[in-house]
Amino acid sequence: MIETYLLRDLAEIDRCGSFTAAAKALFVSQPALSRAMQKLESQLGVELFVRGSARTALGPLGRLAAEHARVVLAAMDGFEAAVREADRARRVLRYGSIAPAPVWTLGPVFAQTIPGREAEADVRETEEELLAALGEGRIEAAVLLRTPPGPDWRGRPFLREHLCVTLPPVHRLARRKAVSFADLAGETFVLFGKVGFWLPLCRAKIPRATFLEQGTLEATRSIVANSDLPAFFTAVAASRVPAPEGRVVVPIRDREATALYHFVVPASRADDFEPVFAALPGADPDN
Amino acid sequence: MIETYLLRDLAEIDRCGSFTAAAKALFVSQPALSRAMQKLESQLGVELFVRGSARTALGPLGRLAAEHARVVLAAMDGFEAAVREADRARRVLRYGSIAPAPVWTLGPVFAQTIPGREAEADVRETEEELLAALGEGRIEAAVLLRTPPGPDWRGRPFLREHLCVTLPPVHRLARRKAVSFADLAGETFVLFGKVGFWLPLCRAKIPRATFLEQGTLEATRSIVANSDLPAFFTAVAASRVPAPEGRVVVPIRDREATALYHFVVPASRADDFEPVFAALPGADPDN
DNA sequence: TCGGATTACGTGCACCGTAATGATC
DNA sequence: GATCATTACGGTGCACGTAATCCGA
Repeated sequence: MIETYLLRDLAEIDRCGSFTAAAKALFVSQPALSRAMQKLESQLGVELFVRGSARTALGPLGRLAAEHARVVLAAMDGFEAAVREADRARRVLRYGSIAPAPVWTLGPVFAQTIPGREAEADVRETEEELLAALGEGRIEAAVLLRTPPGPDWRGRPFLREHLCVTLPPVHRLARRKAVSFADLAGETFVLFGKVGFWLPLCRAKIPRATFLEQGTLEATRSIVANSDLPAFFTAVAASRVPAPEGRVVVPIRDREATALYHFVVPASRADDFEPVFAALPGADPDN
Repeated sequence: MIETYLLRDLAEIDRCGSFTAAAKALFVSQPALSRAMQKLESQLGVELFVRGSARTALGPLGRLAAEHARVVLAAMDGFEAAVREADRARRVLRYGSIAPAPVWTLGPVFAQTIPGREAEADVRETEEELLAALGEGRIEAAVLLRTPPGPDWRGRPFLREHLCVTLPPVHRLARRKAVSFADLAGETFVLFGKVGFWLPLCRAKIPRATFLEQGTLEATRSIVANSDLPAFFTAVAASRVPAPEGRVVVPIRDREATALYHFVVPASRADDFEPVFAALPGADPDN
């Protein structure tokens, strides 16, 4: 049986071009490598190196062996990754969401219905991404804007969210009861970057707008508090985020500004998620 | 980096179902396995076994890991096999032949034209097998009954062989100048088993015949010398096998009893075999 | 003379086996 | 008490590093 370190050494010598260079890269002494390769050759019963001439180098057989060694080492890495990932999947429930707000609702629901498993959400911008991830098992559930038709999916709506803009009182639109996306044309908005589908939606709906995406919620809040730039705010049942002070909140009247979130799982796993479905709030019919 | 023996131990424990059984199978002590698995778990940072209850057994994660470990071990075996095979291919020229006789001719030719590389032949019964082996690189050249048409192949005829039967003088056909396959119907023949295409040919052409296949040429010769059973003999240019004593050799007159052997290589390797083609004898136009 | 591989030699770690202990039926 | 895994302990092989040697440029 060939030990791993022999293959690692061989691959490194091939990559570096000499024993000396590989020894440095591997943090071992040159003699150690020399002996290791002698051992490998003796175990294989084969000459991998051309010796005796100027400097020992890999022969054609050695290069082929190094090539193949990399395959084995990759399989080795795959083993580690697969085991670690499986362990992780056992401990945390990974799901995706088309927007951040549903995650706030689902957090307590998961904590209550699936005790002992931490839930972890990825927010993505498109439903296609999420369905692909579900299909490949990278996530176990998803929050979408609809329940995909067909027998492969099980889902139901559980939360409604409505998009508004927050404006300084001096803004030209601050007196309005409601605005449309078209009214916001040309404005520059400050917003959190990871808002899922909202960002591509706004990009598509608001002509000539500029979006200053922030990496964190804190940065967004801070800039909003210290500038006159318009920003977004959403009305959600049991919202945890207070409306920013000193700002006027104006709802957007377009139909697309209202999102109805569905919790969706593959039909094959519907039974596992029955408690979650039972604990989900009903979608607020108002708003 | 995970050492090979840890994966081997894990796979064996999964296969055997317990540490004790695996320890016996691996010729190590039980504590050694126990420690090895503890080490593996600590390196992976994962619990592979369910401990504390009755008897330690693989958990779901452990089974998955064992599964994957087998993949890695197979890759490891593949590495060894590939390197050894590549080394072998460097030292010996492997080719296939549709019959044994051409091998006797080619032996000296290879020895002369490709010094330092030993030639080794496999005798097969069908051209399909040989062409497949050529295509997959399992052999570098082949002796066929024709040169396959098209630009992919390069070949030329170099030897003619003619099939005869050897009969005891008392045999009903011993006086004939020649016989046909049909004349031999119902006979029982002694013959060497590995004669390539000749065996299926005779099976197809001689009705109701029985063939007593022998594993070695010596066994065949010995039985022929001590029995009245008909046998085969071939007339080949520079034949090295003398006709058996006390027997009558009668040629078979059917067209199929004459074979014209072609030496064939993939066109891509024609240049490498140029010296071989040059040294091959011309096919005997007589006979 | 120098850069780089191999050989020589002593050391320490890590794996091993035996023996004792623990745990569960 | 029997079976099986784990812990304890002493031994040893093996891979390591340092140092010396060898060999071409």
